[in-house]
Amino acid sequence: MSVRVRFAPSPTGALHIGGVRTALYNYLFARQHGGTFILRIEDTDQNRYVPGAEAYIVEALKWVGLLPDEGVGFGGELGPYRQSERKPVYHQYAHELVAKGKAYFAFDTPEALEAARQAEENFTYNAHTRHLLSNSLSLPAETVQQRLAAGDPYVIRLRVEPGQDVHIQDLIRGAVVFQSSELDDKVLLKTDGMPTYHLANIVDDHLMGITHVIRGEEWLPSTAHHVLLYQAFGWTDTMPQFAHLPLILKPVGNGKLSKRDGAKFGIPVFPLAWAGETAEDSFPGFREAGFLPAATLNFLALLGWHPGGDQEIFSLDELIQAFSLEHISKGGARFDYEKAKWFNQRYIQTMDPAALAAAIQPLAAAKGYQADTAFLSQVVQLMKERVTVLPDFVEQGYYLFEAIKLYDDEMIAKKWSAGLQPAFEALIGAVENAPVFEAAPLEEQVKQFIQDQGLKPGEVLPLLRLALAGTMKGPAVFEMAAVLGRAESTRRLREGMDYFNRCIAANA
RNA sequence: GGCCCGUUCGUCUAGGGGUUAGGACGCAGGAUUUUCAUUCCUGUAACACGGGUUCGAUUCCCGUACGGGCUACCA
Repeated sequence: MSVRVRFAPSPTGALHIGGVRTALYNYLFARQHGGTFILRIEDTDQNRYVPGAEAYIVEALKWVGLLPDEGVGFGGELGPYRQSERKPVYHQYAHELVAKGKAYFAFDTPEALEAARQAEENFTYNAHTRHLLSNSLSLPAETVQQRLAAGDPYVIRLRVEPGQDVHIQDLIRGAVVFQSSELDDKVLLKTDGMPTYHLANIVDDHLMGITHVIRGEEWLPSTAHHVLLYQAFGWTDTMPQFAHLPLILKPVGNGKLSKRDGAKFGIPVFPLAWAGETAEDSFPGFREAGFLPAATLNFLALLGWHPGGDQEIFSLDELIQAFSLEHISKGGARFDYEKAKWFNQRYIQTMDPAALAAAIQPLAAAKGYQADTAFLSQVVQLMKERVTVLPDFVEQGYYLFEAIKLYDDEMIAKKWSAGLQPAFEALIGAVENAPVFEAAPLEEQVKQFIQDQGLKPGEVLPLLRLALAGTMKGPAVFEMAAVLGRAESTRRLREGMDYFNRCIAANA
């Protein structure tokens, strides 16, 4: 039987970066086995539904390149893949369970349940307490029929029989056992007719032929209920195998990574930026921070999984080849932004210049720079060894696009003196009239000039750099000059010298 | 509180009854580059604790501690 896995997010807001990792592992598993990767939208909570969240999820998956084979917006024969559109299905199956005696109607109001919890600290709706509450197991059959006929609101609860062991063989954690006496009678169908996660997930996984459920560790405790549900429906022979992933933890401190950590540590914890109703509900994303999709995926893949060996850089194809559930760590993985940046830096270094140029084109345009891809390609080759995220190109290397905004006065004071002026003027002339305005010949010519003048490279080259870029940080001087061009370089050298003199004068 | 899961350098991890416990990020130092960065080299640093089992445990078992998750008509 071919592998079918699903990524099943709930559209309650931006998709957490941990969700992207879950999607990635599902995707890798499916691809490796020649299986099918399905996107299912679990929008059964009408109260928490957030408009735009579903579109965000799809856009995020597209950005990292994890395209579903089936799902909302991706076709497939076993839809609809949006749970809110499957309401009648859940109604039917929930009532089937009641008919089989595996579930029951319950009329308890939220207030009544709240009162029960108040009365008893560890109140649980189960075999011990259900006879004290209002449901079809405690009430006379006629009363139940009357209330149902009268349209009284009701939920359907799973009837958990105590005294049995529920065994799970988790693909990551091994054998896990739960005592059914510890389990509560979970609500399956809510008053509004929508299913809870528990019902919807079992019904859909069954109907959609899911073979492996790869999800976050937070689902491990309720997996016992899920197994009971498969048993109740009589679907145990096709029950999927479970794999519960370790959580992603905060960069520092305790607990799992939350959306608030983004603001707290000044780092993105979402794939894409999210514009919420308020500033407090809006978050930056990896894409906007200047991360490459491939680097983001590589980083996430290794957060909780490693195939063994010393390899760190994996293409998506290599990840597909190397992936295995057995090599997923059991313990939670701390979110390490420094490592994420390192991956990005590596990917930028090895990326094709033309592709990189295309990637930074929008960033340049946003800054108002009129730069064609040929020029951007040159910029990229000068800067790619010294940036970590995409915006660094236009921020750190701004002087390649526009006039110098700030000079390193301290360095100027250290290097410039009025006595250098005649030589510098002659140098400007030599540069202006250079026979070939390309990095290598220019360098050769200038160094010869320096030698002829009886100067040392260390006396002149830093000044050249300062005049060209304003800062001591940056690419090779002559490569910069070549990219800037003859006219602009000469102009900067003249302006630079003027500035040097003013700078010295101001300090005197 | 109850139930469940986990614990190898600061971080991500490899490994596995007998190893100098390996790699990567970070950090520190050095080389190259008359800038910055890249690259290269070197260094730093770990098996949570206590009992077993065993000739021998970091590795297997049991406890403890610590961490995490769940405990809704949320997913």
